[in-house]
Amino acid sequence: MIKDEITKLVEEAAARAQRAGDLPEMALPPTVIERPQRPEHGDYATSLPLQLARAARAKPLDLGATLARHMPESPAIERVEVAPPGFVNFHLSQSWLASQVDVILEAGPSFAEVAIGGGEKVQVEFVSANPTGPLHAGNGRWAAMGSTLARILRAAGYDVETEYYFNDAGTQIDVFGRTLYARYQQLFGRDVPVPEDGYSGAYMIDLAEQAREKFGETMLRPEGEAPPDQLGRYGMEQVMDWIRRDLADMGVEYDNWYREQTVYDAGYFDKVMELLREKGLVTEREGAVWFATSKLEADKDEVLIRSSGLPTYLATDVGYHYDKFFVRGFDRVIDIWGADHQGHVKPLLLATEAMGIEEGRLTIIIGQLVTLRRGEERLKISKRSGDIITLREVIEEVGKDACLFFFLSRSADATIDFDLDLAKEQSSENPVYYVQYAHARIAGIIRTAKERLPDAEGGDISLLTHESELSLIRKMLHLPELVDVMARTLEPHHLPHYAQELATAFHDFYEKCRVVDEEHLDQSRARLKLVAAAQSVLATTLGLMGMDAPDRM
RNA sequence: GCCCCCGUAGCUCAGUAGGAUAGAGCAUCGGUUUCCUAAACCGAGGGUCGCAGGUUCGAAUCCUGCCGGGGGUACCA
Repeated sequence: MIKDEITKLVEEAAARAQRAGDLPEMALPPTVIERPQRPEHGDYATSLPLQLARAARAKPLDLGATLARHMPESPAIERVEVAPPGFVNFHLSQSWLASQVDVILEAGPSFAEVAIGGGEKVQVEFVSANPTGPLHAGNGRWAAMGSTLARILRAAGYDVETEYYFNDAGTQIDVFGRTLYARYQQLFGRDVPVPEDGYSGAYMIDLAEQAREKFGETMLRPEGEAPPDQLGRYGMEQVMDWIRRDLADMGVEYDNWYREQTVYDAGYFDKVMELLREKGLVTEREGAVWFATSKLEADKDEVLIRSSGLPTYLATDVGYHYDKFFVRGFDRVIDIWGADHQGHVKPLLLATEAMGIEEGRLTIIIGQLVTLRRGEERLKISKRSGDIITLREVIEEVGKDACLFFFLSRSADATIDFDLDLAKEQSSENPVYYVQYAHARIAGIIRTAKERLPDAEGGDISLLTHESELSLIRKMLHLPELVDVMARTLEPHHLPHYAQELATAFHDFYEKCRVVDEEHLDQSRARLKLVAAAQSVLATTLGLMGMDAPDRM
């Protein structure tokens, strides 16, 4: 990346200045290269002189001049300027910019790649909603974020596995089984109510009907007896299929589907209880088993095994993370959770640290929730209430690509306010089409060129000197930098914004620069290369978001 | 009460280890097509970055307090 090269230039300039005695011997702060907002400030800039001024007992502008004087030559840099109050600005050379078109074309999708991961094994776990009902609209946010983050990390050189954790054991599943059995019995005329804490959604009736088709009345037990396990398991398998299908329809693929039951079957649950006991972090009182987090950095203990004998969500989750780190050996694990699970973050982090996992190897991203509305009408999203908007409905209503784009475009820290009416109304004004249209337009240009231009190959990129051409190239060069930033900060929401900027740069070029022009064959060939490069970068960007890059619209 | 997140244009939101004159989309108003897709482009208006202090050469960004919204909160996940 050119940004890294400029960083080296600045560091070399500082070192040369010190050797020459123009800059005092002193520890230098890390060199920060930023992108100025205004074009006249160049393509890249550093405020190093401002930072050094005090310690060096010199004026920032003088320091800037010193750095500029010692700056090594680079074919990429046309000009180095010092600007008040103390910036050093770098202007890229036109010929170097043009040369990047060939670099991009040669690299193809790998143009977005940066080598910061070093092959580290990273797991990204996301969605992991209970298989007690269909995914709701809010779950789509984690699907979009998680799958995109995984692709970003792969592009950044990490060895990534994605995973969905099915809670197929525990209390919620028991409630699910009892609800389904109640609905099932109702189909046979029994007057039994849905459990008070049960799932009132209509999908439970659908499931009961499916079960009746499959099992007939063989799942009926004498009145008042407990529901048969087989019925509940059957219902849950159906729901898991729904979930897998909904995610697939959103273009979200997983490497692994993990079942909570594994934590017990493989003995991880017992293992972590033993580990925590050895550390003296397990106490018993009031008939329950506790994780003594108050001995660590928390103000209260957490229950691991309820007085009923059933383990809590936390306990199995600790066992699950034992598997992630000790059995499967991930270097890093990233979990994406909704803000409604925020209270679980601290206990789980404390538990993994107690097990000897170094700080920083487990990252839990808390994403703020999605609020749904139709115009002014606020919609409930809770699964219990039954009155949910499913992810499937949203995908069918606004389309998978718009869904991905919209869910991705907000920072995890911001709540998403999803107006279904607006999403539908705006379907033609939606930014997602704006971006995809840029890609389709390019495909159209290339089709036209094939029909009208003899021998469109071998363009001379040095002919690319128009301001709009150079702006487009500049914008393309952002992508690897952005992948670098997103992989470090785990913030994929920059991608949709970048996609829009890239599309804007292309549309602007399209208006100002005619590509297919029989009168100017050389220019046409050069611009065809540029356009092909833009198409490649657009497709790569869309691909990182899991979106399609259509050739026609 | 305590803990976490947010508060930036009429609306929805960006602002990438504190940097130069705070940005985008939508909405509003005005303009652009004998020409590769007008699902596009160009222009205009619109801001006390919730409020008040503090740190700094420099704060939307960091710290403290307050106000407002969302989430969590001691054997549900």
